[in-house]
Amino acid sequence: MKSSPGDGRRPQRADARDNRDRLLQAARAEFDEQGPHASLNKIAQRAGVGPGTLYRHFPNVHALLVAIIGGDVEVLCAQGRELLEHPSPDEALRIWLRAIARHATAMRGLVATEMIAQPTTETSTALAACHQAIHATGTALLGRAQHHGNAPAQLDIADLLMLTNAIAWASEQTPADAGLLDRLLALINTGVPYPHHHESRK
Amino acid sequence: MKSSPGDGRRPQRADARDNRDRLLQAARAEFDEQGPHASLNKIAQRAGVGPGTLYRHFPNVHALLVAIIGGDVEVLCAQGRELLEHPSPDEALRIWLRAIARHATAMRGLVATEMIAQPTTETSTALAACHQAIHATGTALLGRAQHHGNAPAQLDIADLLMLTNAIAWASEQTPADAGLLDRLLALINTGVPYPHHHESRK
DNA sequence: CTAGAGTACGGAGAACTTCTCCGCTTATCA
DNA sequence: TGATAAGCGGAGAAGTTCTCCGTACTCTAG
Repeated sequence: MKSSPGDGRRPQRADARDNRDRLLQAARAEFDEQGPHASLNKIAQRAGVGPGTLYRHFPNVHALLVAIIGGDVEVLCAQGRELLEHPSPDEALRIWLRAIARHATAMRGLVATEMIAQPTTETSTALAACHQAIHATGTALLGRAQHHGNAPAQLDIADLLMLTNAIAWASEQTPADAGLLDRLLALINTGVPYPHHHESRK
Repeated sequence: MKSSPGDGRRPQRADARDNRDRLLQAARAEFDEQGPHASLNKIAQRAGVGPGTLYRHFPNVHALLVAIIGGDVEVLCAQGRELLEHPSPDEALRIWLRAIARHATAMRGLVATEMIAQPTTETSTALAACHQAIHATGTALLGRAQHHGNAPAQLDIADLLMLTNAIAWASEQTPADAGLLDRLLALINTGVPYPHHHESRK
């Protein structure tokens, strides 16, 4: 199978590249305003191109979303690498997870679904790369927190990322409650005490 | 505004009641098979009625979902009341939250969105009732766990329910990983150790 | 600067979706 | 048994995603 033009590869012709950039910009704006149910037709219209052009550049919504979040993933991973120098490994992990959650929230759940979804399905290579990058960065941060911090050894980064995205999703569902994201993140940090705890609080 | 027939009120005529029941059954089956994107047309077809009939009984997808989950909420709350007699208040809370999560997962996220969403918007009274029932049962269970168990006093039941549903949502997104739901639930029970913990594990 | 090759455009439209309207049917009750 | 109102369901409006293909433009070679 030959590579399709929507796979993240940039086209050669200048007008095509312009259109692609304008589409991405329009899509970002439209998703921002309309939420996940933004119409692709409207995105094309906003970018000043026909629907056909949109679908040649991005074969489906999936490809469009992956293209949008690709850059963000880059930024998040860079931030994660910086956080490896943070004095507190635990705090570093916490900060990074919060950054991911905030980003996912800003993207209105699109990211949550796309970024963490298991790469076993026939997702694009671009998505797999995003997934891989986040996963690798998280592994590094978690590993440090496990060796030099208080993170439990059996903790799995995939689960942790999943949980973080779930929280981001939840906080999107209730945009009225601005503090929800941080409250839930704090909740998973402290945890709901397990019945098998040995100390009693009374 | 007079009460619409889709509000959960059962119609008087026998044929209408039959149709309503068959629609609910068909909807449940269709959502089970097709997931959240099931076509309402197909549901009507499956029930052997026209689309008009479906939309007279349930003005929109929302109403249909609320009708479907209404009965389940009843069951969950009954189970919650039984759990108030459970010897371990903490364990009781844990079991109930797991039941909610499993139910939400079975309903493929429909419930998650509908049941927990803030009732400030113009949701139907039936949905508000569901929300209220779950909330009340949760408050009772959490209260007991706070007074006689290890649950922290500042813990909010709304947050806890939200988190539980978020986890249910996440585990639907990755149906391939059957153990995910329980792993994530366990994760919020133990919690990711906070950097301000006083004891070190070394 | 020009011409040819081939890339990219964008509208028309196919195949779906949700949801509405309204003439006809049929259950109910006196 | 009729009168009456409640209920039915298909046609279709308005929206969506996505495809096809004739036209127009950009790029490169000469």
